[in-house]
Amino acid sequence: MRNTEQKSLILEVLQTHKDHPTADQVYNEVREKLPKISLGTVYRNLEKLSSAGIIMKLEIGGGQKRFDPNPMGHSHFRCLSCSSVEDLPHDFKIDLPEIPDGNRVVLGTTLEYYGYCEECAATRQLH
Amino acid sequence: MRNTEQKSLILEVLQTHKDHPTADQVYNEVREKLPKISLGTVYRNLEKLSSAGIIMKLEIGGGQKRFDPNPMGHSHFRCLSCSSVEDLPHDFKIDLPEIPDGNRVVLGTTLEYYGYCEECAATRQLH
DNA sequence: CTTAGTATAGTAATAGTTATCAATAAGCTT
DNA sequence: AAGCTTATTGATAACTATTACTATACTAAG
Repeated sequence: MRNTEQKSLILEVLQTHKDHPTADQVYNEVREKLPKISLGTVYRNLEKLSSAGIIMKLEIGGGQKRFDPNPMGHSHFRCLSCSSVEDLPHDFKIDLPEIPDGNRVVLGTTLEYYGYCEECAATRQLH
Repeated sequence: MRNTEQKSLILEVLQTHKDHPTADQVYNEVREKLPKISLGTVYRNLEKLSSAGIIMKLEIGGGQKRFDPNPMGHSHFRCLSCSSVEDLPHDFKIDLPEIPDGNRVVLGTTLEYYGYCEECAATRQLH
């Protein structure tokens, strides 16, 4: 994997995020510094970075894929109203049960909470 | 919600499934009995049935949405190779931790296991 | 410097899903 | 059972997110 200005900037932009932007959000931010970059380049590099284990691709509910600067396993909260995705503090331990049937190969798990985020929950109260 | 031949057949087809077909799989099966049905009708009815809580829409990793005849909460196993999605037997209890921050409204959780299904795991052994 | 291999921008193509709309069918109400 | 109202349908267009293609530009090694 060759290092290019585009790739470094994409990674840098993603790593300033506490949340989990979509490819086009990253694209728009990167364009501020590199206006000629193409959306395809953003997709390609996000893909490469995630298959190299540097970032994490979230194939989570809702339309678009999202990208997480932190590749370590942790769970997410997805807002059904504004579609934002937040990390959940994972100081607590989850003991996931073993799957009974031993012939599958289990590589990992995804735990997702969904509902309304703090902001949207507050807005809904007003109605 | 008005009852139509199309809707009943879509539900019936889905309920004969142990797995979790995509909209176009349902479409193809329904077409055997109702050749003039349109794909839009299938999407529309799957959407209605799921927002009525009769079935469940799975917005799970991988390209397409899948539909589950069983709306009760249970977890899924997704095969990274053949993309199939199976129910996991849920006789075991999972105690999911409470989310610390009380200002979110948590409506539910999704727990997904991924890896290689029995069949694909066996094939991979051969290589 | 040449060359071979990558990466890029720009654009076209694809896949999955949703929206539009005139025609039809359901399900009251009498 | 006939008429009325409104939801639903099939057909198709539109849309969104993502991937593929292609000619050009860059990089590192010999």
